[in-house]
Amino acid sequence: MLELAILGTLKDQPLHGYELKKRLVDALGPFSSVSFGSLYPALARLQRAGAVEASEAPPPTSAPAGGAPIPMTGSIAGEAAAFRARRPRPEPRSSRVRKVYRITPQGEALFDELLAADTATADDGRTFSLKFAFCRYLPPEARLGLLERRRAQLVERLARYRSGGRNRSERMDRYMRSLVDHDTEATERDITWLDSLIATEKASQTPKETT
Amino acid sequence: MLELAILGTLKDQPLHGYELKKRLVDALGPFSSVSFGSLYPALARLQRAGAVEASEAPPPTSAPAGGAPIPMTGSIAGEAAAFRARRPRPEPRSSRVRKVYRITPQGEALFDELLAADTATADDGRTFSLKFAFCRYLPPEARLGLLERRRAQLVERLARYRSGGRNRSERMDRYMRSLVDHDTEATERDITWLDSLIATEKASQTPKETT
DNA sequence: GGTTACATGTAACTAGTTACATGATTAG
DNA sequence: CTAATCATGTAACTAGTTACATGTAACC
Repeated sequence: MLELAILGTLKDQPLHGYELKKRLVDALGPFSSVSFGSLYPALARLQRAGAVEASEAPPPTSAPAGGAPIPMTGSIAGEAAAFRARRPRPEPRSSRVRKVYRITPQGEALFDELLAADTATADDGRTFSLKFAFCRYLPPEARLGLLERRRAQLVERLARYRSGGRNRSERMDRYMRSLVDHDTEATERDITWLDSLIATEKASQTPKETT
Repeated sequence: MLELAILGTLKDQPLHGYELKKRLVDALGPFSSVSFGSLYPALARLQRAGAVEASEAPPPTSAPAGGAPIPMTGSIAGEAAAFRARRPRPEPRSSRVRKVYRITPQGEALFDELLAADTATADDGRTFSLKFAFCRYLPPEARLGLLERRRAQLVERLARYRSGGRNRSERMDRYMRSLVDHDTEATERDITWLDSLIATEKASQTPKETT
């Protein structure tokens, strides 16, 4: 799933590893964690697979033409920016050997494949969240499918809670019971949320009949 | 964490692997999945470590004295039970080579250690849920600590959402925004839930002053 | 001149999964 | 007699983690 997150982020713009990690952490942080130890090997794998290409980026000695394709190692926001802005800032943090990764057409294809893949098993919600975060890239009917599969999963989970509950609730103490109740409520709200998303999708997919 | 789940379940009663898996799935299913491929190696590890001891259980030819310490391979509930109850059921499914695992004093110690361990890192909520499910075995102050650490984690997460949000929300589409909003609400409700649990704990820990 | 942030990577480990292999017992 | 369920296990794989190694550039 890390591959999906990387490719999805690189679709927006080329980035070098360090910056990419920061993006992943603050955009998808709650849903999927990353560390350098997994990010760099993943980038190397993707490169070997031809899904991304790397260019050694020498310091942008000339002004980076065309809307800053290479971000200037972040942290140019908030108070820190104001502080540093007092000096004219000699160069945009002229960088070092950074390898800037760019997604290739094969990478785009891989991304589509990963996003559309029906990961039936071991879906702990993080997978869904990650896919949903990128679902603007899905064709509408696939998007709807993603939402409905997730909904079905959650409904099945609720059903199992309730059917298996009889002999189980005897050996549950109040802590476990509280946990299960809380989790059940959360799942119900997830389903409600999905329902509203599904309704919105359907409405925007069929704006035909207005009579 | 699988070790914790196993030991916690064996504290109640000795079980053989197959039955143990069923218990884990239907008691803690939503929080931590298990498969035989991880369960049996885990049991072997625990046995080597002296945390559990296994006894080859020959079929209980005599009636199992003392309230059925070995469950009769489950599935004696619901419609199936009614169906089978038509015949007197010759023997309680006289079993085969099943290895019945029993927790040892060292296993109890290991359980306490795992349960009390401050797993600061990579806490995806499942770890907390698992510990909370067994927190009846914790001394009251440790229980409170567990709840408060979890609460602090969630509060920090919310804070990060809100502080990092400024430059992020620009590159978020409506799907991501919906996801983040939904997740934020869920986190807020988790905190509220924890607050009520914490209040209950504190109340039951200090039933001193009633004036 | 020392601390902090940037930047890339490797090695060993953690914690699980699926697929496979094997075989007994029992229900129909 | 054959299919399902019970029961235990191994092997190969997945997907990450932390700790380590290395070095540059900028801040103050």
